[in-house]
Amino acid sequence: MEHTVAEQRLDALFAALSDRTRRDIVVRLSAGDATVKELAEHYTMTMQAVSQHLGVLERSGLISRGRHRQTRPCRLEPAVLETAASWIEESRRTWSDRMDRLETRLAELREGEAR
Amino acid sequence: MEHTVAEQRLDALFAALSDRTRRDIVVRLSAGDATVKELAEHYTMTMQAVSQHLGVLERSGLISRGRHRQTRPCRLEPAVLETAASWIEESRRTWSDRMDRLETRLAELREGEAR
DNA sequence: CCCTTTATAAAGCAACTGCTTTAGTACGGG
DNA sequence: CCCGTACTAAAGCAGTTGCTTTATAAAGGG
Repeated sequence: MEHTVAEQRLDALFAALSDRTRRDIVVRLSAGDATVKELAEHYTMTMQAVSQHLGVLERSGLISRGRHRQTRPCRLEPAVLETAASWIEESRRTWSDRMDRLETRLAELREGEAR
Repeated sequence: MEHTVAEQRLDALFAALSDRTRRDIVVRLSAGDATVKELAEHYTMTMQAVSQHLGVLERSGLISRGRHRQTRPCRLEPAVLETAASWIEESRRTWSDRMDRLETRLAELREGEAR
């Protein structure tokens, strides 16, 4: 098993998505940018806690934060979501290729029996 | 933010995928079923540790385990991977819809200026 | 009927998470 | 120039994770 930078990125990415609050934040940001305060209004936890979640999302590359007056507007970076999607798709593809081969093999066997 | 069963499934699913060893196991199983011992041979950790990882994967629904003689053959359940992929795809779609609307709006503005 | 093989259970431990509280920083309004 | 608003930093704490070691179970093989 390799220990590459890409693997570390996937660690952080899937870990970031494994928290319900963070997934909810991602969904909100997919509908438009928002400040920490605006996001925090939707949750029962403190703004500090939300800020920490945003730190996790930023470190995973899923969001970026700018500066505007006193606020730090958060923006989704959907390219990184693509990284996770392709990993999943790759596994699914390998699996279905194998299933196809199994089916072909079974068809050959049936044909052999019929003769 | 809702607190549904679906959300809990996603928690477990993304958490399961956030570990490099478990992702590697998923990749191996996508190429074919394997026993605990066979999987453990590829890692430096003990078979017990691998067995625990398999427990996490099974609880997330990503794999199932049968029985054959003394072994517990592990099998990938790719339908659950689909669950994660659709969540990601949904967020990406919302985002790109918004981008499309922004572009349309910008085009309208440019047209207005040109007149 | 033991002995080996394959696997899980349980306990213990360091490291990490998610959250809180308390402090501190930075920016802008009046 | 202070004051309020928006945010981050740091410390502390309960709960979880990833791994180890030790112990136990279950299924054959000779």
